[in-house]
Amino acid sequence: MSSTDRLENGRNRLTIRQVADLAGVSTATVSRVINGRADVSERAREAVLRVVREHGYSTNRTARGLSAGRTGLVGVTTPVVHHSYFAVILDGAGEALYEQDMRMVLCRTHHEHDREVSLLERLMQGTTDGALLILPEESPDELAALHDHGYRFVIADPLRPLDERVPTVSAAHSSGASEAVEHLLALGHRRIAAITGPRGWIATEERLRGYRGALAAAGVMPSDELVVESDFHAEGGVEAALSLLDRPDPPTAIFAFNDMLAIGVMQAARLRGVRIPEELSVVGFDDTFEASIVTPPLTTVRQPLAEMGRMAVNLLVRQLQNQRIEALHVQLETKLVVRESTGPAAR
Amino acid sequence: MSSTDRLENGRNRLTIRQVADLAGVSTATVSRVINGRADVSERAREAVLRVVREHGYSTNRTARGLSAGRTGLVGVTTPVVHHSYFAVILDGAGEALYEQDMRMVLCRTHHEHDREVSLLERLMQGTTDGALLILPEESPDELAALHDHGYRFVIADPLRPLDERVPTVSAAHSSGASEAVEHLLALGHRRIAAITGPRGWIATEERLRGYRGALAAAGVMPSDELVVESDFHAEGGVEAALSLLDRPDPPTAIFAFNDMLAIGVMQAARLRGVRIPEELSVVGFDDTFEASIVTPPLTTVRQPLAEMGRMAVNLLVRQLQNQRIEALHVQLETKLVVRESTGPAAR
DNA sequence: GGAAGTGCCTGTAACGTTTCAGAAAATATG
DNA sequence: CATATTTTCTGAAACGTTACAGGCACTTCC
Repeated sequence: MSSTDRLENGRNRLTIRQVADLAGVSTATVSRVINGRADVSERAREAVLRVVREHGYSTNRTARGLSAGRTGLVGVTTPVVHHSYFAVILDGAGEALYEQDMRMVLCRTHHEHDREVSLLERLMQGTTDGALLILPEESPDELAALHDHGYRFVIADPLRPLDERVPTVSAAHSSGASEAVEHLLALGHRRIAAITGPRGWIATEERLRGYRGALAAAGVMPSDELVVESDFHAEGGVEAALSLLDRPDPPTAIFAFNDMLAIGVMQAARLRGVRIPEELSVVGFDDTFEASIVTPPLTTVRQPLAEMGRMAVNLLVRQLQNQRIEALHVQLETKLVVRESTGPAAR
Repeated sequence: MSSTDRLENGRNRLTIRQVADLAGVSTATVSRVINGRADVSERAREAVLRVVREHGYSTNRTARGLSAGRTGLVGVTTPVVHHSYFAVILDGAGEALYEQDMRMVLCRTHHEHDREVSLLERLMQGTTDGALLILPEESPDELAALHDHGYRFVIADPLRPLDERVPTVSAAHSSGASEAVEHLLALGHRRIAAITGPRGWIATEERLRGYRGALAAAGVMPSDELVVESDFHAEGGVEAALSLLDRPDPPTAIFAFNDMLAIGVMQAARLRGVRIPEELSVVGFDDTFEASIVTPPLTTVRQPLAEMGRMAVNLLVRQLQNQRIEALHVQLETKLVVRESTGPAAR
């Protein structure tokens, strides 16, 4: 049954032993040739390569995984795939992994913490050499424990402040937020509201810091009434924006802490008949694809998401190769992209 | 070096042999307990489970892969991740795989044929049990060869007509297109243009068939001048729409063969100052997330993309279990979603 | 001429499972 | 009670690699 099975599975390729026999050398020699090791005579190498050329052979990565302890697989966890924010990071990570001849084992966590933990368990089951965790919801303690346990991983876009020793890649939240607010200030806005993500998240707190800093630097007193906490989703954005627009003294500009919220703001404005940008300026954060196709196109802070994925893989690979990593915490620059959702403050 | 390495890699978990020793049984028995086999006495099972509970154990999937010939990994290739069309399929597939306790090895092909072929090569290297190919660009011959070679795979959204024996999951292109056109006809439109994808693709040809059929059924003579070939991208949509709008006798409605094209059409209309839906009705295809956030929200034909991913996994899993599959070619229903980009024909 | 050093190669023991053939124990049958 | 049957379990052989320890044939050195 088993051998039939294997045949049926199409695993009827040459094994290293068969190659060795055909080439008249030992399996060890074949292995060294295949892996490009130096200590092989030209004659032996040629014999092996000829057999490989003629019969075709590629090493069984599962077997290599068992024997050598590295599988060439990297686990990647992400809350969801279907969201351009994550999809772009995945794309970047995929590209970088491909260049390293590594493969990505993708796991959606679906924001379920239990699932995330058990996924990590599973990733560690010898299947993967390491992992890239995108916006993981594990507690800092859990992540630190994983690190201490010896598992190699890198965090892209950490949710909360983490143990120093865990490598992370994130964006320059604070300076991006400052830039956004400075842009609005330059347009003459003074009542600038903010719709944030959940409090406690790094992204929220850091962007808030940038927002407040920029206001303060311009001599504008930041008012807590203009800061509304939300959840990074469009519906949340609608709700938060309505509460702001319905105030007796509505803001003239809203800085939404991500593009989804900003899109919600635009929908809310439409509901209230408020024109963008004439009566209300809107700025988002992320610069996902959606920002470019809404009407009017959204002014937003660009995060280099694909680069974030690539950089995270980079850090991970170096870690796997036991290279000393000097920069454990990489912060990537953000940049304001001005489109048409912002305009001069009209009083 | 090697053993140190392994330790450093955090692979210092119990092996099946250690569990066996602790439980006072043989490794074979532990294996049977772990895999829920029936022929184990209650006493032995309990002993094993107790050790597992107390010390923690999870099987090394790499070793299992080698020994049992199945790795629990399924390869998934997709042109790009960062596109909601593909991302949603991936999400669905991921969900279904998770339920089967299988993992997804994700490979972006980036529309590069060579890359695709070499990826498949690699996937077959014993790493995966089978594969799910999303919109693969291999030739029908290559795919048939792969099938004959014994590799198990399922195609989601085939690009071209394939060998009968290759299992596929696709959407009801033709009936969805008919429904879209009937909707426009009912609104009084007669000059209904189509912006298609590349000729030869199943999606294009089938939707075209539905488009022409619906027109003919309504006694409207389909005119080839109103059919413009494009490429499923927004820029292509802009260009195609401009060529239609700039005609002396522009259409009153445009049926774009996917949402990206439709978004391009909307951008083109804005460029020409044509109001949607008052002066021009636009229908898309896919119902990706973008369709719901553009202004006005896009009327479009919904493809059950997540379901497509789930169904494809379903077919694959059954194939892997050597089950006889009665329906090798599944077609999923599509459904028109009416939003605000379509309105009565104004003459 | 013997010792020491290279360069190339082989044999073989891992790696951690699954599974097969068959032994041992328990149960049923005549 | 002996024999057959079933149930439960074990030992050991795979699975396809990698890598270690060591061997053989040379060269080089004193």
